[in-house]
Amino acid sequence: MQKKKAAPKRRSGCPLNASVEMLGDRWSLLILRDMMLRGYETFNEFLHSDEKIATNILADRLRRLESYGIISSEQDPADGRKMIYALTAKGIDLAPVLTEMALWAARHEETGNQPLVRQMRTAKEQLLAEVRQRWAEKHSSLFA
Amino acid sequence: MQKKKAAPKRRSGCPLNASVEMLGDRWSLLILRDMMLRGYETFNEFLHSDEKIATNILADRLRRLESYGIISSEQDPADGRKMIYALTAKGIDLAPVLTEMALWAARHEETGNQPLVRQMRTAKEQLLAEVRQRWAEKHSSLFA
DNA sequence: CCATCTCACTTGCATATTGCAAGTAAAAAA
DNA sequence: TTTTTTACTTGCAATATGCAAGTGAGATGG
Repeated sequence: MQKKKAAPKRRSGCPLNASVEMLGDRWSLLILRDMMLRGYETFNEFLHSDEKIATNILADRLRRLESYGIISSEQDPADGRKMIYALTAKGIDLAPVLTEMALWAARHEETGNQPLVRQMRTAKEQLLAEVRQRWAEKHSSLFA
Repeated sequence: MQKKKAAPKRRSGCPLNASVEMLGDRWSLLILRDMMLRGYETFNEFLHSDEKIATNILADRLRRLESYGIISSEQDPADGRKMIYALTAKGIDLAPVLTEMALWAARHEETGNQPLVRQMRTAKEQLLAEVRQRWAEKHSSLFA
């Protein structure tokens, strides 16, 4: 049985607080969205998302997410410059969180009415199953 | 038909981004947790939660959450000093988000193993129904 | 090879946000 | 009428964010 790497003390033992301490900032969940829904896996791909994250913040968030075990990173064997970032099992388990957050905003705010939102609304569980399936296939064929 | 009060431009049209811009910080979701699950409704109650929020941050977050229409505030008719904060319909709709976030952390981190987590795990939908029910009853009898 | 380009960052610096301690005004309680 | 409670505000130091400009290792083109 393996041990956690000495979590640097939380503000409380509440599980919601743990989530907030790991994900409660303006960028982390967007990076995870890009990985989960768009299949992004490199620094440059994240960098060119709509929200325009700065390079130093992106580097910091990738480091943090990896330190939490939410994503992993490895060098691209085909191109030594590239790092390939991927969701871990812990990361893919955030799919329901992202879905509920997106659905909430879509319901209460005027946001882009993407096909994805419609799919979330009408077939949430099926979408989640697909996301998990794609991940299980190691992002092989279904990402464009 | 009423109009939104001119949202000061988002970074993108993505609904997840909208959620992150409203809730992506280290305190907002904890305040909502206190309202939703613990029935807290005054400044002092939020102030004395486990995570120890500072007074200026709390005042700011309550203002922000109200500006987003997630909570409402009114003076206590029985005590003119007190403000009573309450979830709006938009706020109570965040229940699934909080639930999924708490469940995720409970699954992957060592957190307090509260009875609440067990209830979330075994009967998520039923718990959500209860939360909504309590809210519909305007926090009348079921909060201690 | 060798210059050029790409990629994943880092660095420096201005600005914004957070956190802490102390203070305040209005209302209630003693 | 004095004290206490409540919901804040203010001042300031520490931290985080955002922007622009590097940098160095590795790929690419000639």
